[in-house]
Amino acid sequence: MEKQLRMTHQREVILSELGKCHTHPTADELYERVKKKLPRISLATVYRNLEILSEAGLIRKLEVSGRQKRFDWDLRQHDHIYCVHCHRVDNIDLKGKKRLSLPARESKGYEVSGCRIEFFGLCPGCRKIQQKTRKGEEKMGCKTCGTGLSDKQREVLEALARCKDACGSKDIAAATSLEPKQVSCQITALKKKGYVASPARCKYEITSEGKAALS
Amino acid sequence: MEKQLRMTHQREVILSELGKCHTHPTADELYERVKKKLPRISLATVYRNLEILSEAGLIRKLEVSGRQKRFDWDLRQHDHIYCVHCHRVDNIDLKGKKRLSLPARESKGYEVSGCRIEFFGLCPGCRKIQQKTRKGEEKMGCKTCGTGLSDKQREVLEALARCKDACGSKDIAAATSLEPKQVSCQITALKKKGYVASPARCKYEITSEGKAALS
DNA sequence: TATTGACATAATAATAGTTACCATGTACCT
DNA sequence: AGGTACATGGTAACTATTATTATGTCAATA
Repeated sequence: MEKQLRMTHQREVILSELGKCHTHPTADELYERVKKKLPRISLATVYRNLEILSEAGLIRKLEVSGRQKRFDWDLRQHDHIYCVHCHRVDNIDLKGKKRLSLPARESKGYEVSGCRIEFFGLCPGCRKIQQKTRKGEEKMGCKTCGTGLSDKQREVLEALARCKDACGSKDIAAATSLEPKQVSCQITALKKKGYVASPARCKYEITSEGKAALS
Repeated sequence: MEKQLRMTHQREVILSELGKCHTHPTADELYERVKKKLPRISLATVYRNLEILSEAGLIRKLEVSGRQKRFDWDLRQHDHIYCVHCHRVDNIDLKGKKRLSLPARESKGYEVSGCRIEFFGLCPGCRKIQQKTRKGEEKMGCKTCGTGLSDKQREVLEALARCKDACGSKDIAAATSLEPKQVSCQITALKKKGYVASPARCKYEITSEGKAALS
């Protein structure tokens, strides 16, 4: 039942690049690095081999926060610290200080095979950024709150840009091909993105961010 | 800057169903439960409200192993234990025994905001299953190794089912519309799924699991 | 009180990350 | 040397989640 593992060139490069990284890379980070050595390699090959190599015990697949899988070249027992902002993962060493174990009576009938300890917070880089941009922190780097514009959003925003003063949604509807209901729906989305402000009830105007987004 | 949160019927039901679960459900598990009360609810509504309710502090979004997000109705500090097989998550109580903290000098420059402790292993249910089926453990419940058949796989498997004895890939190629190369490719996939066995080198036969998969 | 806009929802499209499929290529065994 | 087992690259398909948008509901205000 021996695992027969062929050490192909691709696998060698994947292993050696992972060894050079001290950052617990994700599959696609590693793919970008490996591609410099092997330009024709496929992303699927990287995924497949990371899986195979970790099953063979040559590398370790990490269970850490964040939505992407991460891999570690260092097989020794150690714990991690995770940046909630940029999702970077670093090693930490608890110096064997506290190896937790769970008394059987408290294990809820589980067959416990290990324990994982993960600290989380802001990494040095993100601390700096956060200090500078106290307000706009949500806006940058965050995948979920995109800064792009849909067609309708752009149409409404362009109409607002043409207005000198703040105006109501009916004025905008008249200036576009859209109906008032549609306009108010788009305005809601635009306000959430910070491209539209409401100086008075039922009055809207474009923000400087909105103007920037149009260009 | 008060959060104004409308307590709609949908939100009430989501909250109360989450409260009844002692299992840290995923969004779609909860969706299935809520659908019994509100058949017309949308999965997106469940996702959106779990997010909103956790931001408002009424529930807690968990950071645990596994690829799906999980939510917890219990706001008190506690830790979790995770089944590596069925991905179930249970509570454990370390009795305040060890609240870990990280000395600043070892925090790698991070601004630490917390620590997560997670035990993992096999839950009681999966321990039983594992004892019964020592061999075929990979086969069940595992999302990645699917049990479905592609068109070509089915064609090869049906040809094998018609053979009385074990036969080689050329025989199969003759009995199907496929070429020998294609056949061997499909046989590889079928062996991985446990539907084909190789009693001797270059000889293949269908397994009982394979027959079951055809029906 | 009629209107207006804030907030919600349902349905569905879009996205990110990962895995499956399969034709083709390469290495290993007898 | 022939043939199988294993590997790869390209791409389609999949899973989990989030965005978009037409429509619905409700509270506040003119």
